Amino acid sequence: MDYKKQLVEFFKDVDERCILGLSIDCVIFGFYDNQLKVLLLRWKESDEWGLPGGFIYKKESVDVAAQRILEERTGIKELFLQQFHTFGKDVRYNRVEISRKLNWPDNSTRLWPDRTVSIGYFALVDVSKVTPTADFLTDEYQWLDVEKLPPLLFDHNHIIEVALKTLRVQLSWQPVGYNLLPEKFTMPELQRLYETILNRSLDPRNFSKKMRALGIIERLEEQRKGGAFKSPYLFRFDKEKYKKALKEGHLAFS
Amino acid sequence: MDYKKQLVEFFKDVDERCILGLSIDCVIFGFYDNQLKVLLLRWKESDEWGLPGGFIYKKESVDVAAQRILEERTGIKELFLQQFHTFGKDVRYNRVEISRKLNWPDNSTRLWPDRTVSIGYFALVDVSKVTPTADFLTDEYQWLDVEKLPPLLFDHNHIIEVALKTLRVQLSWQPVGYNLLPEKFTMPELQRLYETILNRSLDPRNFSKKMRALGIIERLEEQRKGGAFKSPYLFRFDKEKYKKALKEGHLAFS
DNA sequence: ACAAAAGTGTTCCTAGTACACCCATGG
DNA sequence: CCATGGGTGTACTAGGAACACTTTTGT
Repeated sequence: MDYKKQLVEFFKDVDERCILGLSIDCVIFGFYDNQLKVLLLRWKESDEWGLPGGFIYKKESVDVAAQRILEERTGIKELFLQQFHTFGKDVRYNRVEISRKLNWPDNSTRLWPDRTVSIGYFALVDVSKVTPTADFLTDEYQWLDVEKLPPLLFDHNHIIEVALKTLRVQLSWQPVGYNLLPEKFTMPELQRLYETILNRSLDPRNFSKKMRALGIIERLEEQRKGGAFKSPYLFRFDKEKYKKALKEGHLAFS
Repeated sequence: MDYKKQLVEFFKDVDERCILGLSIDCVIFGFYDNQLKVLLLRWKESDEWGLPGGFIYKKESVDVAAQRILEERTGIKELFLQQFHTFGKDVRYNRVEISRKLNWPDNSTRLWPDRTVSIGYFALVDVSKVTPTADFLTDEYQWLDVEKLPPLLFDHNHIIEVALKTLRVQLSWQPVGYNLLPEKFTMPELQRLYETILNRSLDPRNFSKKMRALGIIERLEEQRKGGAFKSPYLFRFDKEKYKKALKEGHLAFS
């Protein structure tokens, strides 16, 4: 099979051009259908899913590598991207088991390094602006609800958990949403986003009051039509004020 | 010179036993003289100072390696130790410059890898319980005031800055102090610690009120004698409640 | 007319902040 | 007796939390 022959070449190439034993895993969050989603990739010729990831070129900074990987996977450049933890357990995967799960040839086990330390980044993206692309090792992508994930490859379930926890903490003192929502959105949509991340419901009056008091969004004259109910107003983030709030902090959903 | 000959052996040994291109740097904070201090090591036969650090054995988890390094340097086991960031710029040091600064032989340049990614951990320790020990590469240690650091080796000034920033954020929603102060301490001492970390002064009435309201310290009957002034009461952390507060969060010095 | 979701204001209470004087001790 | 730092209470204010009804729209 072509793919399986290419695997050896692929890893040989990685070994030559990249830092050994160190990788990057990206937890790419998106939001739609009132659900927080994660971008996952299905590995070729298998039913196994995992996070987008990659390796660091020998002369490339880790942050740049993460950006590159993200751009390769999503096609967008300007995004919220943040390192959140480095995963360094001595046993993060079992080479034999992984090769079996991926239906790789028996002799492929040696392609995996003994162990890999992985630097975790998380990104917040607007799903509608993203055109996900699988990589050499994978051939299908999917946005999966963060609350209903199947068992993933490696320790990726754990990595997503830590990313989510970081996001929750972050939300309590920084605004979130600029990168997750389309340019124009309604207050209920924003509230749904916060509720999803915080995993609890919020009072719509208090939420609206607080958000508008922060001064980082502006209400437009437009309204969204379409449902058998009152048309909601559209809002837009004020990019400058949003950025300022990002730096300064202070929200506190306690 | 013995040391310089041993260097080659030392690095050969490291190369064999440890992961290549990946290291750990530890920012060990202590508190005395009303100042926040960092433990620094002077490299042998040079006047250059740097953070304690080390490498990760091939079959060792990164967290365990950090603990090991810290224990080797400070002699204590039970301490607050937390990964805070991974430093992965493509150029974190110049091999030639470092070799020159350390007065290493010219041919020693090749001992350094092209680049190293370093995982940063910070620790909070009670200076009085610590017996710092230099390592093979260094021969003197010193606690230096975090506000008055000389230029350090590599990007260690930057690493300390990031650690300090993390500590400040942490302080705003978690208690700090259990690991930095001796078992018994006075309220003004605790206040001084907070003031030092936050880098601003706090009102003693409000501080005392808030700290005692948190329920994580208990006042002892003892008082500390010694100055030409009213004897301050001694306090002690309630370990269980402290741990609980650590997990749950909520302080907010805004 | 009805179902579905949007929009909005007031009261209460907690917690942060500002602020100043007296007290104990050692020299 | 004086210099030094320790200890303490109150009043104000801002912001979070709880809470319910009316409006708009499509079917």
